[in-house]
Amino acid sequence: MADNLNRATILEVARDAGVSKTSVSRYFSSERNRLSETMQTRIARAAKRLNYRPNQMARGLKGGHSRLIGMLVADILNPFSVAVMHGVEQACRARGFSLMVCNTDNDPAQERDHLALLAAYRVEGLVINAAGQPSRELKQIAEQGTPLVLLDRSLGDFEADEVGLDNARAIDMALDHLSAQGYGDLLYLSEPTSQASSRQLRRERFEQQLVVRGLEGKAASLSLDKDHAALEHAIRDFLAAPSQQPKALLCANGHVTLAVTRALQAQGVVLGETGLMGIDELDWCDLVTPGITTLAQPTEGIGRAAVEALLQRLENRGNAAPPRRIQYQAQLISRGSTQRPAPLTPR
Amino acid sequence: MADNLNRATILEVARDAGVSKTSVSRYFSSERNRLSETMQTRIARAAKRLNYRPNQMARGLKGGHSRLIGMLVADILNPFSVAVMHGVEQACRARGFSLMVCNTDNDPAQERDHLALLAAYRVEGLVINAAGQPSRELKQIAEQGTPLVLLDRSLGDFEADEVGLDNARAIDMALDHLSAQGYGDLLYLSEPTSQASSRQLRRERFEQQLVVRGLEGKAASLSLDKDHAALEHAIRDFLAAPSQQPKALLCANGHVTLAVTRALQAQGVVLGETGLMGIDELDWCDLVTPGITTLAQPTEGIGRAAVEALLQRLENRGNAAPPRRIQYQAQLISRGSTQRPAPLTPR
DNA sequence: ACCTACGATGGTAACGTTCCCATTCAAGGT
DNA sequence: ACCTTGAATGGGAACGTTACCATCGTAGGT
Repeated sequence: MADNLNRATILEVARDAGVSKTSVSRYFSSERNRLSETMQTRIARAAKRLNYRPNQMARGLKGGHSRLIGMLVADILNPFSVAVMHGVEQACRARGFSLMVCNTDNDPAQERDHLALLAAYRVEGLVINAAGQPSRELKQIAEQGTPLVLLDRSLGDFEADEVGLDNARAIDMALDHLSAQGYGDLLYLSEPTSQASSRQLRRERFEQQLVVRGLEGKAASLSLDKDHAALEHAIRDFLAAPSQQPKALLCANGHVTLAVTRALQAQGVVLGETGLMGIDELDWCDLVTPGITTLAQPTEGIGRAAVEALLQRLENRGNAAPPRRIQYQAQLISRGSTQRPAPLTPR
Repeated sequence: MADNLNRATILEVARDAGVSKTSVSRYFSSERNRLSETMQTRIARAAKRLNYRPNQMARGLKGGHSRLIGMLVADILNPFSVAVMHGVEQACRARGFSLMVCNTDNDPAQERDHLALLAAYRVEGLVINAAGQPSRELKQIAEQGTPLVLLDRSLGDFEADEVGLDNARAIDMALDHLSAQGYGDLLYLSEPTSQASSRQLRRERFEQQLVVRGLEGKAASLSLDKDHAALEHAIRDFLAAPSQQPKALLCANGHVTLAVTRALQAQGVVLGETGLMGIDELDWCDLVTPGITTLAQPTEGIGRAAVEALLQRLENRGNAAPPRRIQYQAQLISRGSTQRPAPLTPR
């Protein structure tokens, strides 16, 4: 009475249909065409009658094909990650794979645990968006031959395909836009760069281009979670410093944009007069008057590309091709926050 | 050269350690204490040397325990769903289960596919947030004895544990608040109610309470994706209609709140003067001047509760307890959008 | 001294598949 | 008429693990 998990097995279906289990197996793999019409209908009927579902566990065990892709996400509460994940999932499904997502909450310990887990389920490939340092676990998985793709991160000397934004180009676009709009004194705000390579890249490019273009400005990295005051302070200092150039803030990602917008609002800053621009498009960017200018990432595309790269490796096992690096371009969405008001004395 | 997936098996570890595979198996299950000290260290060393990881597929096959929980999400791009999912994942992990999430994009076909998939992986329990109609697949899964929990939905005569918001109470809270703030003419806006029971519940309660409390107002359901104009039109009509009562809009969920806020902004409506309130707290609700009043759902708690309910069923197999219904209370976050401006003629 | 009991270990048969290798039969080429 | 071929099917051995049932000491009770 307790365990009435009446899952039918392939053998029961075979018996019911009066055929061999091999034939039933063929019917449910991609060898259906090798079976005669009559056989197909008989099996179909029996399977339906018994409500049979192939056991993926057994399949995975026998053939070594789990048909599972694993994904490691640093922060599932970040809309960017979710959007990418959406793309990843769709692509997986389209190619007959299932996705197992693990969220690490930016915690290296959780990352290790989850990697062990995904390894235990024998995922055939791994999409990774986490940690600055490649953990020992990750290296082992790579050594064992599981192909993996790094999302929006690169991991030092660790060799793997990478998919993400063309960060340098994105920063350039931002600077182009801000300059064109007349802002000449810039503050770049980022979360700590040590954890994520893309954060580092963006910041470095910003600082380098500041010099190249002869602009005023500086960059700051600070943790948003703990020290809410640090951010407000950094902004206040920047805005208070004397300068004959209009000032603008550039936010390194969506999290920063949110925090900065809050801080600016708290300080009564008028957007546009002080410029504001962020990397990552968010739902609400057009709602905060006068609208926040952003660089949108093609999130779904990035997700899909990651899966494509993965499956390509999977198909070309052995041909150890050099790591690929796929870079997507950001798209500028211009809004009021980078529109300077008309000068007070017209004519 | 091609396939260097050198996953060690339990047998190799046993050989390397000079013990039987049974002992190795014991070491990696929860029977480690049955082994002598020496044996434990020998196995540990061998396992580490060979970089052994137990094969979860084989485990699942043998014991029938996949240690997998499946989750079906109607719309992964909805922050509410993500937050709940976060809670579900944490709870699973805490109890030694892994989570397999499938997103249906509100598409019944995808829902069916994904259910079949989850069944194929022999998930031990299912957390479901989807579809108005219980699909045939879902019924079969339930009949086979897989316990399942409905999230923020109930499915007609379909019996299962349910976890979600106390919708009636939430609507009452909203009405209490709006009345107290002096709004007497209300428009309730929702996505189509046919797909989701909670949408239906909320709307019905609203309409019922309107009568009970003797308030003016009405409710409307419309699809946000297709007919952007319909929403604007509904709002315009409502605001244009003559009434001696201050007007307010109540949004059935986060999606609606976003769309409505856009529409109001497009129409140049001043928030507060016209009231606005939404169910679901969102990142940006305090950013849109003068802040949008919301009813926050305890999302993570809901997720965790769902898993708890599931695991309880799993443990008490056979004792067919009646379906439980766990309801959480919303939390009012009052902001400027329900603050009427002081009358123009003071004194 | 002997039997009991328990603690520590090992061997073997499943679990539900797929894959490889038969086997059968009919059609086509010589 | 015979051999070859291939298409349609079936039988059995694996895949890596755990559960069950042995087996062996050795300590404790009589």
